[in-house]
This record gives sequence, C-alpha cells and structure tokens, in this order.
Amino acid sequence: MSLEDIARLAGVSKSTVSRVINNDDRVRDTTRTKVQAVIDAQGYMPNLNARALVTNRTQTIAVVISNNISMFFDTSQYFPSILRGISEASVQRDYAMLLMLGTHNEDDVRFTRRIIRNQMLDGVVLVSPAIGHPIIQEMLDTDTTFVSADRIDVDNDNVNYVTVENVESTRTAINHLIKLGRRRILMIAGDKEIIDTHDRVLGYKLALNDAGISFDPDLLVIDQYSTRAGYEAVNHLLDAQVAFDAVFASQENIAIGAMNALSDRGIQIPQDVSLVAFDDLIEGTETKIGISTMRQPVVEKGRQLCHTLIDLIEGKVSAPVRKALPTQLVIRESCGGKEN
Amino acid sequence: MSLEDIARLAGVSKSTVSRVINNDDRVRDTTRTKVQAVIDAQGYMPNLNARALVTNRTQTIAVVISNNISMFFDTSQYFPSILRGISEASVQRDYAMLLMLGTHNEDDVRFTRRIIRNQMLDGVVLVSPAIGHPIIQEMLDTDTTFVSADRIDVDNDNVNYVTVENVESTRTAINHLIKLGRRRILMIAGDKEIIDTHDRVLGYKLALNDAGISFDPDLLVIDQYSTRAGYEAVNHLLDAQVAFDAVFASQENIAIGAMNALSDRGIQIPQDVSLVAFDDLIEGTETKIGISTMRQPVVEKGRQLCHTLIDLIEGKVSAPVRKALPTQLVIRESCGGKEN
DNA sequence: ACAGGTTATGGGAACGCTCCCATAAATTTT
DNA sequence: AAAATTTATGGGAGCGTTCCCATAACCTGT
Repeated sequence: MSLEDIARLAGVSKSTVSRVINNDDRVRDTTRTKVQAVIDAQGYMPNLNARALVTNRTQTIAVVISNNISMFFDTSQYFPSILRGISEASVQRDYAMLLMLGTHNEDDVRFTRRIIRNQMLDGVVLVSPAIGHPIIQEMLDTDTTFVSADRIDVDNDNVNYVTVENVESTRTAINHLIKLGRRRILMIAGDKEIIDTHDRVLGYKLALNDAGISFDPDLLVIDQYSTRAGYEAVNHLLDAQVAFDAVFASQENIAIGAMNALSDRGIQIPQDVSLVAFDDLIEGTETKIGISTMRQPVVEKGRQLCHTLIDLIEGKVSAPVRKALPTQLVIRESCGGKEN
Repeated sequence: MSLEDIARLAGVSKSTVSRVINNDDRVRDTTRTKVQAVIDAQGYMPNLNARALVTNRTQTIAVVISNNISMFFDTSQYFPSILRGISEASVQRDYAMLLMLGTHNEDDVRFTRRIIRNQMLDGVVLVSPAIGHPIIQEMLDTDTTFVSADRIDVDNDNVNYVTVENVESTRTAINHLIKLGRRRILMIAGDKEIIDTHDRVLGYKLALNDAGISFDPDLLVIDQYSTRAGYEAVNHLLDAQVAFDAVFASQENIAIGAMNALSDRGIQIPQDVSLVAFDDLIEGTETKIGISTMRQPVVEKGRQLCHTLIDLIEGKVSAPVRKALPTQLVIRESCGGKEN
C-alpha cells in the first residue's frame, strides 16, 4: 500500500493524498473525507523512510547514556526515571526514541558516531556525559541538535542543557543539617568525571562557609555513585577515627551503603549521625529508616529535556537553552526531624 | 555528500561506490582502495533512510516494555539489566535500538502500532507483556518479527521467546528451603497478569507436592512486583497470626520489603524465617543480610533475545524459537546456609 | 593475436514520499 | 455573463540508495 495505491482507489492524485495525510488545509472537505475513507479502509500508513528521505527529518530522537565511568545504569533509579520522562514526552510529541547505552569501549563510540552521522535522528538527549566526553565535540562538529541532562562546561552556543539546581540544593541540604546542630558533616560524592558532582561539592563548601565552619578535607570523599562507595566511605572514616555527626550522600545508593555501614557499627540514625541524601527517592524505596532527601524531579527533568530538544529541532525555541530545575527538601526520619 | 558525489570524486560510478560500501567482492582491489580513500577523506556515511527505502530494512529493532500492570520499570533492576543485554548485542550486530515504554493509556498503544506499521523497524523484543496484551495480536497480524522475554501462551508458530526456567527454578529454590527443614513456606508472587508469575507458582506447588507438603492457600500471596507488596504480605500474615518459617519472594524488591517487615517485628533472618528470592541479585545490591537467590541471567537473557531476534530477521534461524535459560542457586545469609 | 570466458564497471529504473509549479475548477467581482 | 480572483487538484522532478542488466575490461589458452 503506497500513496499511489490510495490515490488510484480514491480517484485522486498522489499530491492530494499527501495533503490529506499531512493535514494540509488546501483540500476540499468532500475530497478529504473521500480520501480518508480509503485510507482507513486500507489501514494505510505512510512509509516514514520515504518521507525522511525527502524531508531530512526522521521524527526520531536518541537518548545517549554514556556512563563510561561507573556503570551504575543497572542499579540507580535515576536512569529508568529519566527515561520514563523522556519517553512520555516523546510519545506526546510523536517522536520515536532511540536508546544508546555507551560503555567504555571504542566500538560503542564508533556506533554512536555512525548513528549520529547517518541522519537517522533529529536530535540527542545526552545523559550523564563524562566531562570532556568526545561525543560532545562530535555533535558540535556535525551540527547535531542536543540537550544534556547535566551542565556542560563548553563555550559554544549550541550547548543546551536542562539540569537541576545542584549547587543551591546541596547548600540547602547542608544548611539544614547545620541548623539541626551538626557541625562535622561528611559528604560522600560520586564520580569526579561527572560535572554535577563538582557542583554539589561546591554547594557543600558554600554552606559550610555560610555557617563559618571550616572545610575539613577528611570529611569529603569523592568516589562513585554506588552503594559500595557509601559503605566503604563510612567504614573508612570510622576506622580512621575521624569523627562526624552527619552524612550528606550525593545519591540514593550511596546513602543506602552509608546507612548499612553505620548500622553495622551500631551507630544510630538519626541520633548519632544525621543523614540526608540527594536524589529522587520516592515513597516506597523502602529502607528501614526513611531517608531524608533533596528531591530532584527526575521524571520531570526527562520530560523537559525531551520537550526542549524537540522545540529546538522544530525551531520553536533557539539555542542556547539552559535551565536548572528546583529541588525540594523532603524530610523523613534519617535527618532527625525539622529544623529547630 | 552522497554516493554520487563520492563516485564523481573517485572517478567511478555510483554502483561501484555502492559495492565498496556493502563489501561486495566483485570490485577490483585497486578500485576499492581508491574509492575507500575518497570515502574516508570525505567522512562519507550512507543515508540509511534511502537505503531503508529500497531494501525495506532499517537495521533497527524496538524494545517494547509494556508494563501496563504495575509500573515497576523505575524500581526494578530487571529492566535496566535486560536493556543492557539487548543493547550490547544490538551494537555488536550493528542494529539501532528503539525503546518504547508502554504505560496504560490508549495513546501509547496507538503510538506503538504506528511505529510497527510504519516499517521503521525490523523486529521487536517484547518485555513483560501482560497476558493477552493486544500488541501480540497486532504483531502477528502485521507479520512483525518478534521475540518475547516471557513465555507466551498463544498457539502460533510466529511466537518466539527466550525466557528462564521459571517452573524448575522455583521448584529448586523451594526444595532447598525444604531441605533446610522448613515446612511452612510463604510465597509472595508478583502480578498475576504476567505469565512468569504463574510458572513460578506452579514450581512452588510442584515442590511442595514432591515433599508431600500440602498446599496452604494462606501461604500464597499474589500481588505485585514491588517492595510494598513484600512488606504488606508479611505484615498481613503476621497480623493474621498465620505461622510460617520461610519466605520465597519471587523478585528482589519483594524480598527487600519482606525483610523490612520481618525486621520491624524483630523476627530474625535466617534463624526464625529463612528467605530465598528469585532474581538477578548481584554482589553489591547491598542489604544488611545477603539475600540468597535463584539467580536468573538477565543480561544474558537480553543478549540472547536480541541475537535471536536478529537471527530471525536475517533468516539465520526460523520461527518458532523458544528457549528457557537455566538459573543458579546463589546461597548467601538469608536462607541459613547450605543444605544439610 | 584472438576467440571465449570471466570479472569488473556503468547506466538507469525503482523504492514511496514531498513540494514546486502549472492548470483546472469554483467563487467572487464587475 | 464574462473577467478576475481565489481555491483545489494534478504532474513530475527529486531525495540517496540498491540491484538488475548491459557493456567494457581483463584474463586465459591456443
């Protein structure tokens, strides 16, 4: 079934059928209904490849998750959540979504490049790119429209991103711990290759500074976004007899690891150590003690990433688009209640 | 840059360039290197839409995750893991991967149908389809090649699947608990709309039968694949004073919920209640007490799903392909050691 | 050196759309 | 009622490939 077949059956020309399909208004109502009837009867759907060939648009975006660093794709809720948001918006806008999970090997980079250069997609959502990841330059070189889920520190007007307020959010979280009377706050941060990590560390330092607490390098651990990292960081500090009365975990898994380590040693949360995490922890991520968190709206971020990208593709907005979504302090048991 | 441009620059015809690109061997070595040099110099890559138009093949597969039932996409490690496996294999085979996350609404079904009918993909990997999900019939009607990650109970030779040994694995797990001396084994199963759920329940009943233990309906809870379900099931039974000395959780999150509930009530694992889960729990999914599990090879399942699909697409194997991968009993602390 | 066979190359239709341009039909204006 | 204008339709080139068929170039062996 092609345009031509429908045209013949409806007794009109290809052009007219094309107009009907594309909701072009210069076609008489009687003709339109006649043609539409044939289309419906035959269950005809246009061949998108043929269309793409002439329009140079595929109605397809790609999500590139290039976590070469730590492979936390399988364990963090972050990725499924952001994917859900992107997916939701892409369906709404009638775009298909290609997923490319980069790992560390050269093959994947080649593959990604191939797809990008093949005109098989209209744009890219980049998730958690490592600082200086080659794909960024690749996209700039090929004029590929893209939006990053993380801030990108490259001076180019075609760099767009939708992220969350990392600096200010962390500052708020730390501030909260300080208001609860904590002074020795251990921050366990994730991979240093991810720019958000640095922003959160900055927020931490600013908050300490605000309160006139001097920064103690012993209380800052930069490792990985993983449960293991949280677990080991706490154990290491306890072994080294470094005192602390609060933990700020810059991700959910880190928080869980930290809690397990504390609980192994019989340290009480929140009495002995108060804990706040940074993530999207929703009701139902059950840990015995509810984790207080700076909640980032991950699904919403996914939606906005996708809408922004498609707006850029369709020329509804123009680059650069750069925004940071606000987060929200959600108080549960692990921090020891509201501010005094 | 098109085929024609390269041809002109290399001083040959389009046909020859096409042959070089497609590794056709009827082209002299000297010509090949000459053409290849031009291709490399120009960074030329063929337009896949044009190719798809004539070959009717897009080198693209779709992964449809149509969990209309419980939305456990964001919380279970299962989906990211299976995606990773599929992704890995698809890159290896040089196919792009479209992701379609179905939810419950009519829009998504329409969208999925559009994509399937649009010839934008060569085949589909179906993950966790609800029993009788309309997409299955849709694909059979349109002759769409597909492979399911779950057994499908439809009598049609075009139904293919790669799943795991659900019945026998569960039987083994329950059997293990019985050998440890447990007789009152609570099974917490997931959504009844997923066929694997039924297979696991069957395995449970068979194991009880093997041991001459009569099935007690009170000890079988069919709810959802979620932490909440595990938590509530245990609490509910304890409230109702139904005695049990073991729990078989048919998924990781269920197991975590169950453990939390038991621990809330001061019930010791594994002394009072022995626990085994069914999932892909790898080292590093940290819970305080290591969870014994019937490990299913989820990433490997993803890989095989993808390879099977592409083999079917390329005619390297013929339908139906139906297989069940073996699982492995991994003993950690929660069950109370090896068999006696 | 030339016929016969083999292998390498080129020409061009076809794939199914869109979109420009031309023309036909309908509508308005005089 | 004819001319002028507007609106609806059709014709056909072009998008960048593949692949069939024709032809040209290269090998053999005599």
